[in-house]
Amino acid sequence: MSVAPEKTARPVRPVRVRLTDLADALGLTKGTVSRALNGYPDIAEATQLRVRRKAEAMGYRPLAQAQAIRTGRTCTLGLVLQTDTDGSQRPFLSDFLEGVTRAASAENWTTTVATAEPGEEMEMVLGRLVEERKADGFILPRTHTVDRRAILLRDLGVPFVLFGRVADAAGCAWFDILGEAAMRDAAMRLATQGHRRIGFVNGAFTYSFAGLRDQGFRDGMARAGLTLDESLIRSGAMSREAGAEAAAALLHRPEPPTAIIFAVDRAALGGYDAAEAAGLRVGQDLSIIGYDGIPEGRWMRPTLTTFSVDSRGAGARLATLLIRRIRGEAAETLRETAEARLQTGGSDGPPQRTSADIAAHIAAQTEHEEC
Amino acid sequence: MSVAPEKTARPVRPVRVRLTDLADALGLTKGTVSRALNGYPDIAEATQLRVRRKAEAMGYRPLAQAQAIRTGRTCTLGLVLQTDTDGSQRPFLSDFLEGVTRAASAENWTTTVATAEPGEEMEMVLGRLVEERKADGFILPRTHTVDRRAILLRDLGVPFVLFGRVADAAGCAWFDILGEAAMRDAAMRLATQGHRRIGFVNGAFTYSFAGLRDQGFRDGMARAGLTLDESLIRSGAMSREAGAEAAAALLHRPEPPTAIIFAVDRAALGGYDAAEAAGLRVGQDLSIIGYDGIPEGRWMRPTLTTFSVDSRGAGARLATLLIRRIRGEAAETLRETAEARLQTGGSDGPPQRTSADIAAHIAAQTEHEEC
DNA sequence: AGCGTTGCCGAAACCGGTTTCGGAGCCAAT
DNA sequence: ATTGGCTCCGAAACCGGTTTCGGCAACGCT
Repeated sequence: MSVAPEKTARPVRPVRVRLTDLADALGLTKGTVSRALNGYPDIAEATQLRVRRKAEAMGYRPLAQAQAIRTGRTCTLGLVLQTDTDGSQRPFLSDFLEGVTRAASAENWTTTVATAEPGEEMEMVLGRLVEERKADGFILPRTHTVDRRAILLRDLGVPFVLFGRVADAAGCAWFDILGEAAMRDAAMRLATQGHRRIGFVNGAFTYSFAGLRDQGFRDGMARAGLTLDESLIRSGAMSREAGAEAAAALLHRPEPPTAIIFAVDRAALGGYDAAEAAGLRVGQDLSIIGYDGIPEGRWMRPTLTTFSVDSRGAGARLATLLIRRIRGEAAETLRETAEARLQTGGSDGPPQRTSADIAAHIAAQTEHEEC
Repeated sequence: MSVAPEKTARPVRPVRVRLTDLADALGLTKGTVSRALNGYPDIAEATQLRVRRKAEAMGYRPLAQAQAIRTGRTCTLGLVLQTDTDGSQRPFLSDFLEGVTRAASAENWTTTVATAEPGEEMEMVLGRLVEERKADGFILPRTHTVDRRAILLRDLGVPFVLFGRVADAAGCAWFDILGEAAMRDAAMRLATQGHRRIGFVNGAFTYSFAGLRDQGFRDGMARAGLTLDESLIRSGAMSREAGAEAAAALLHRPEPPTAIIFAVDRAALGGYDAAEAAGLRVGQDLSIIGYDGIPEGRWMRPTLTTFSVDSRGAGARLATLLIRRIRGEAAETLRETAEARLQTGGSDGPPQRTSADIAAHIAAQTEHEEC
């Protein structure tokens, strides 16, 4: 009916519905409405319902910052990424972030990320974020054997969730993938294929997963009834180069392995390099099994047999656990694990050469190179 | 009824220095102190100095959320990642994020990230973040030729910065890498090496970079004095598989190229696959030049010649540009570009076979396969 | 001396919520 | 009829800042 062109003068930003607006529309005071929405017991059941319905209808969304100034809660998850020198988190980060942010926003929480190198700076950044109330709690990826972040936050009384388990478990909530189970299964799988000398290239023991995977490997060997040769175990390989080096070292032993398990896919890729350098065919002369499920594995020839972890799922679980932690649940009740999924490729199989064969081959090759 | 538990949780958090504390210590009112810190002209120079010094000494840090409720500014950058089906942003994300967050926190800003798939959901997420004032502005990675995010935010009057240029430039600030310059240089480089038939496998035209790189390639061909064969141009290759397919199509032409430029490294990796399938040696029979600088390129044999972009730097520039935009600078004055850096590998070089040679080789091979 | 400026700061309102306190109304028990 | 307890909600303080307004003193000017 109206010829109202003044609509054009409407401010660009749509008017937000404030608590007061809601209260006015309901004929209540904002205090009452606030308590109704937050489920205080001194508000009549019927009123609570009425308020909730109206809030929904009017599209009311509380301003987290405004709530925060009184409650101290921002509804924000903190995620401080480590600038990892070995780039080990690269391929997963995208999926992981998606898991975290999606789970967070499902609860109407947000995620703030920061970056710091492990050590001093990391603690500074965490401290700053806490002091300025930029995050209500933290997700700590890449758990260290002795994790200074966890200790710091625990002392500060700030909620956090580890991606990875830790020995000093008091006050720690976590989510983790059972890497030890994967290492165990890998050893047993190789044993079933007929391998008797199996090497193990672990990651760095500064990370908490290394100890677990070491145990898992030993467990698998024991279950398979194979004797463990300590000289076939290496650790500290977090990169392709390091993996290649470790694998080469194993292959040059007097009794080399016919198969090598890598605790980290990146290192497993190095295993291919070492095999190539030694003139061995991966999957035939040398079996390789990795862990992580990085995409590069599928592009290798033969494709890498590995245990893939669901990074997106992990991120999602961590986010929901952290939210529950912040809401007050005890850390001890917030511990979850999941299993990695075996993703078979062509990099493992029955040994086509014996250990002695390989040793002879490599000896011949080395001699040849020296000419 | 249980005893109120909140008293026990009390003492852990260290006491923050509030504005009032500062004011008390200075013998001023909090209003005055606030204005002093924010550089209002009605506060004496001397007083401002005194206040600033004291604030520093007492370690005062304003609570961003508290400021926000009055000013509407959270000092927060928004970054909504697209769940890209082609995984194209994967390898860069880590560096990119580091650049953004580091630059942001240098100004004492924080970064909140969210995830959404392009389209409807993306706009929902942006809208929600804006309405709930979770971010003061946005960094928009992966600019589309027609970018709905930019249009939405522009209409809403919300500051944003594009990673990539866009034709509909009004109100758009951006940072971009000059992909067209790289494509041009690639063409000229190959021409100098002696190539005369050069193929070009572009990315998807839904992204704004594709048009630019197309121009760059044509420009390079013209400058090199080579005639352009439209049949040697393909587009839409964002993945390794798609790159392989496009490259294979080019190689099966009557007069195949002796070199192919890829607008995207992932596609370039597919070029290796196509070459291998065709029995051609990369770098000798077929030259390949990529763009992006993904780490996998360095692991290919021969290593990929490509133009590497500094993702960390890009993130950092985008963050600072966005902050300036939020602070009021005009979008038109906030446009920056940088160049990609040529990273020579072994995948290009003087052609060791002519186009006719290759055609014959492939014909023979195809015939052979048909037997 | 009178008067208008100007510089500088205090007082208080304000932002959008949360939380404490107290009181009105109702009912049952004294 | 008074008292006491309960339920339910209004009023107002509060959180930690920002911003408006007004007033006091010192200054310059006629």
